Amino acid sequence: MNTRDLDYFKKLVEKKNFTEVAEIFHVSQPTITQAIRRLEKEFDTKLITIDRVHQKNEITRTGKLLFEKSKRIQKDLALAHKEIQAAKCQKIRFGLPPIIGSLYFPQVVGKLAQANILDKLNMIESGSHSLLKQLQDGDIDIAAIGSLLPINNPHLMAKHLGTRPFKLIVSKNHPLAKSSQPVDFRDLSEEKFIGFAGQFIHGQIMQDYIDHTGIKPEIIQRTPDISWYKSLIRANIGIGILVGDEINQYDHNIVSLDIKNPLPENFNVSIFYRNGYVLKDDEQKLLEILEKMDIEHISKDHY
Amino acid sequence: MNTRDLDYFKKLVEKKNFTEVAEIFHVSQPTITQAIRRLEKEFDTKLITIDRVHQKNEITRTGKLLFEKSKRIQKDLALAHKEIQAAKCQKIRFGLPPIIGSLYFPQVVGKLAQANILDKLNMIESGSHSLLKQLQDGDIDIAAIGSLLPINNPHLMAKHLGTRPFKLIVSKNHPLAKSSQPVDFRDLSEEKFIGFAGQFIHGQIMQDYIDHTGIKPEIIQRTPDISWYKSLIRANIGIGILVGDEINQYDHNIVSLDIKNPLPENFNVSIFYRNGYVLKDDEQKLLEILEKMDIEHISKDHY
DNA sequence: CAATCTCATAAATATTATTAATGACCTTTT
DNA sequence: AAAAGGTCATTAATAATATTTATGAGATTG
Repeated sequence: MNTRDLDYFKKLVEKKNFTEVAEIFHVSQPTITQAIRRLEKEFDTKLITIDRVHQKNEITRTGKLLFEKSKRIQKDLALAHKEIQAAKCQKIRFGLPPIIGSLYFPQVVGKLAQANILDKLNMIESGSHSLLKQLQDGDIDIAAIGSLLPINNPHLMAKHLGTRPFKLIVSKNHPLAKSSQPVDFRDLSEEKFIGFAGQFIHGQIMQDYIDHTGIKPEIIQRTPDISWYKSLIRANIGIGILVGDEINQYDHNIVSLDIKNPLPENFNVSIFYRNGYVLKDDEQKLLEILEKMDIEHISKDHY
Repeated sequence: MNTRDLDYFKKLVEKKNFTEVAEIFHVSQPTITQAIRRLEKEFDTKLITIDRVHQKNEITRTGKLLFEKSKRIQKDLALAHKEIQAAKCQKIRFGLPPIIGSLYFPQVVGKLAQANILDKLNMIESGSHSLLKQLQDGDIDIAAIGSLLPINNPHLMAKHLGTRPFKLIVSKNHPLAKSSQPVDFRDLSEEKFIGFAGQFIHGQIMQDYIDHTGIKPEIIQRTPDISWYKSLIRANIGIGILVGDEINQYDHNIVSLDIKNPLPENFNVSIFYRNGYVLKDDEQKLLEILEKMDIEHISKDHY
């Protein structure tokens, strides 16, 4: 079977007009008629009913079924082209969210340089959400991803690197800063919070705590940047929630506190690549180094 | 592009021998050579390296990439054929695990009969695990599934019907039967348990409790059938874990007890069909009836 | 070194896709 | 009611593509 017929058919489903489809593909109209006839013979079914009376052709149910498969086949072929095209380039198309890049990658930069991989990285810095899409579209080949829940997607291979807790972040001058006890989120209903703008995972976790506890503290400000976020906390404009590792010994005037009733959600750090993707040697090396990365016991030396 | 070329290529990857592939497809050997040449031109890459010296042809990395995509395209085409073939039949290919069928379906049988759907059901009774596979292979089109964790699979559409807790099941003569308090699994290390044989979900939940608590009670017997299971419990041979609904007022001499430290896992009842599958009218009706099914408040009348 | 296996090449042939020309069917316009 | 115009089917001719036949080259084996 020729995939061109599927292309014709797919467009026909969208346009429902043989003449128009023929023009789009710069072929004569009978070409489309014949292509459909071939498919109808191949699958032994009527795919489209021609209705001259109401001048409205209808796709049959089996036509719709084939349409869905055509879309998937087109996607796979496009992906094959993208992957094979990218194979000609030595670079590793690697997606890295800024948070993970700044928190956990410093400890492996040396090793990457040593293995001659650093200069082969074609880094795409973007949010985890966007990276997952780019990964599935074949625009990148490997990505580090931060997610609240483990991602279980049969299209993607996952290597879980580690899990980090979220912590409550307050200014040194905030009353809670004195406490050494874990804080119960339900006691924070009167607090003012700093929120995250954009697709940050931190925005989601705040919402989840609200959904989970029913407590809805006021969010007085939203920022798209972690260092601005910290500044607002430091100035005691409000308190916030961050991956604990964001706060280190050099973050003066900020205190991080454990949260007592944690969600089943944590900050999960994983490496993904497409299922069925064949890793380049360098990509294999990169993965081996990243897998050794210790997310859960990061050394303070790196700050 | 002709999918036949992909068929030839896929077989060539598996056999690594042009002559053999030609024989398998009953074509002449140059046919294979030309097909590969066409693909190499289409994707502008070398797919296989011919090594006469070590008499061992090697698939290139791009060849492996195309191989993976070929597999997926073949699967999609096969699925299209299966779905379109099944469309000619009026029956609904529906998978139902015995547990869900006996516990929750009695309440909708009347409605199904009323809607003339009951006699259109081509029921496949099997375990949830097997049903999920049959669903993905296109051997059935809709399935009710019981799972410990919500299933999140982009290939499948899911309608969550409800969640039921697991309970501890003991004989009336067992000391715990007197207790009205929820039981802590960690207090059961000295108890003898009845286990499940086969792919039952109940076998998994037992293992999960063991993994979760570190407590490893003795499993003295395994049965593949729920009524045998109940008999063993009733005879006080051991105690067990079941979906609470399995025990009703007519189950004399058996007591079900809440479990204190529940896992995040429960018995989730959902309806699945393939993403991209186009429901028949009857299938749509079936889904509407099933969606109204109240899993979480089943009436005792049905026993 | 002949026999054999494997794959490539090229020309001939077979198959398949596309086009051009035309007609049927229906709606809209005059 | 007839003409004009749009849409799709049909058919024969043509173009494009796939396959085969025949042959040769490179390597191994006995």
